[in-house]
Amino acid sequence: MSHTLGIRQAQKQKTRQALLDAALELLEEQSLSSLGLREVTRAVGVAPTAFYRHFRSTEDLGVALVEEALGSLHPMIGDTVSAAGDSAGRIERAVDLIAHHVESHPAHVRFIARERHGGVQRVRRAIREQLERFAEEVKVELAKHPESKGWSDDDLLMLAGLYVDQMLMTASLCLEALEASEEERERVTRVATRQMRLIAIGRRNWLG
Amino acid sequence: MSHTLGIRQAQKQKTRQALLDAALELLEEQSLSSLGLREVTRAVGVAPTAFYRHFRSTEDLGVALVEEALGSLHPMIGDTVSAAGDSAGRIERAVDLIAHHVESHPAHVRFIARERHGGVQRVRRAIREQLERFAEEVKVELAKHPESKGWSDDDLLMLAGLYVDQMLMTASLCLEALEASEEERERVTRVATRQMRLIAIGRRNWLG
DNA sequence: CCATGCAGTTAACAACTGTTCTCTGTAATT
DNA sequence: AATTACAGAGAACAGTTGTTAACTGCATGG
Repeated sequence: MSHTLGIRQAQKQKTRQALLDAALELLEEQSLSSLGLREVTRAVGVAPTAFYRHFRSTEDLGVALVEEALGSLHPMIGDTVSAAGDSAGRIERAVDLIAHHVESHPAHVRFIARERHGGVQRVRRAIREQLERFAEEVKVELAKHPESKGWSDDDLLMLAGLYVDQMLMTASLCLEALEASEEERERVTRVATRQMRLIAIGRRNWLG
Repeated sequence: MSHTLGIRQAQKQKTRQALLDAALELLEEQSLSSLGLREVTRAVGVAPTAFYRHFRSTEDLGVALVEEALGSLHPMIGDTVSAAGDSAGRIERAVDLIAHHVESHPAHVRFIARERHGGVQRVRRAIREQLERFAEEVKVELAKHPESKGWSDDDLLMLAGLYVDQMLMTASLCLEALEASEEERERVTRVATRQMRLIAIGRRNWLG
């Protein structure tokens, strides 16, 4: 299958990735709806018209960024849930996993948090669809736990959605606290930990 | 005190409000960081330079919009919490209150949800500060409930934050479902209701 | 080895942006 | 009644934007 991808298409994907990277960086201080095509090409060091060889518009660029950003988030969510069984230690580990992911992929987290409710409809929908798929996966993972005995499929999906939202919320708070003091960052993670613990307690006592 | 506000300043506040209203409407399909000053004045039917008589920049306009939008949200949150004691009926009432508020002030809800993580730092901070004040008020309200016996101040604030976030989350989901089918909207409110119920159960079993 | 395809360039366009300066009419003050 | 303050208009500015067209050079497939 993977025929070594001729030198031609390799270069194309290289500049395409450069455009994505530059856009992601520019989006740290603005939102997608104000991101200009020329702005991106200028940052890469390529002619404005070259943009069209890769994307029809910045909107399309945004949709592509959703794939990339949530692609990096995907394994994190899986790990988090399989780690977040119930006991105190597991939840702490899960929150640490989130905090660590924020440190290694801050731009991705920022992009998703920002554009989830952002001004570009197609991007909003792309994020929503991906998050729904995530919730579905989380549901499947949750179903394996012994605490899920007797739960309806609907309730499991409800809980999964709550977890996904809470993860993003926590990630966004960690992001804002990234450049704050050490104690502030620890305060954020401690609050997030207790919130997830409270949800876990609600889960344990849901039935009956 | 309230001396009937001369005809001069009355007109000024009138066009100021017109600018705010026009901006809020334009922001339904974009984010603040792409909102142009000329765009707003054009929508109002006033010269571009008139904008400077009221705001230094669109960023300032955004900060003013935070006051307005969260001003309308404020009583809603108070009602919701005092309604959301614990029992099933109360929670249903609270979610209905949120849904109703979204129907009557959709642009306000959209603005807050969008710019909370948006591309303009000052606006983000303004929203965060206001939401922290809300959480503080919710904490005070929660402390009055009998279920809060034995809770630490810190834990109450943690719970209050969880409630505030969940309210905004629910409001945003209601907003996206506003133009969807009747059954879709009911599905959203039913999921939100059960999520809040699960949190309430977690609250009841937090200690011990 | 030559012809084709195509990533990226250059130049130009009309439209738009934020900002400054100057001016006008009129409500408020004296 | 005369003067001042000031909300808004008008025109002009230098920059920027997205998009089109015609181009160049080079990797690729016959």
